[in-house]
Amino acid sequence: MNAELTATENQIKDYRLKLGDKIRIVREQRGYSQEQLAELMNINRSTISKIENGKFSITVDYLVRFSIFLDYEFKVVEK
Amino acid sequence: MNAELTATENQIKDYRLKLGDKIRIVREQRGYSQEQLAELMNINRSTISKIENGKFSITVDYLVRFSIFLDYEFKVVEK
DNA sequence: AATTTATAGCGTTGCCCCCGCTGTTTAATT
DNA sequence: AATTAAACAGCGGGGGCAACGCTATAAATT
Repeated sequence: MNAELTATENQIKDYRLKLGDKIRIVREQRGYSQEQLAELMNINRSTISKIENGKFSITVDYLVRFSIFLDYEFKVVEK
Repeated sequence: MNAELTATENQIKDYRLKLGDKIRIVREQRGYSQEQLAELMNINRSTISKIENGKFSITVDYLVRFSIFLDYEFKVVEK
């Protein structure tokens, strides 16, 4: 049942979950419910829920939207 | 013909283009052609070309793949 | 109980694959 | 120098499937 994942696939999965957690944490820090943030961002509430729970991989466009409305910064930096 | 863009849409567009540039620059720093990197990442060369030119918004999964194979880090940081 | 969140199903859109063609640059050969 | 070949990148289009919208309902948290 459980397909083996490559190291790369594991890193991708891990990052997806960590990003969802991060978004949830920041949203709560800002005092928004999912519904409030959804309305503010003009996207669907269920989409926010799915993103926070890592149900799919969001596009960078959405990442930027979160960064705008949560006042966060997403950066590409040297290791 | 030219649709007006909201401030948010402009920021999204700008980020997409900047990200494409960044990927191109790092790829070249690493000494890869688009074809070499595509083979390494096991994705399509035209996809890399389109990403570098901001033709569509990639998913975070792909962003993580780039960060792995170009040895870059993608971070969520405070402003 | 009221509010918030998770999840499921279904429809639409667009990401990404794959192939092919073109234009440009650089290298090799004559 | 001129020609040819090869490497590289941009771009277009058809197709498959996952992202995301929408609605409804269940579950969880307070």
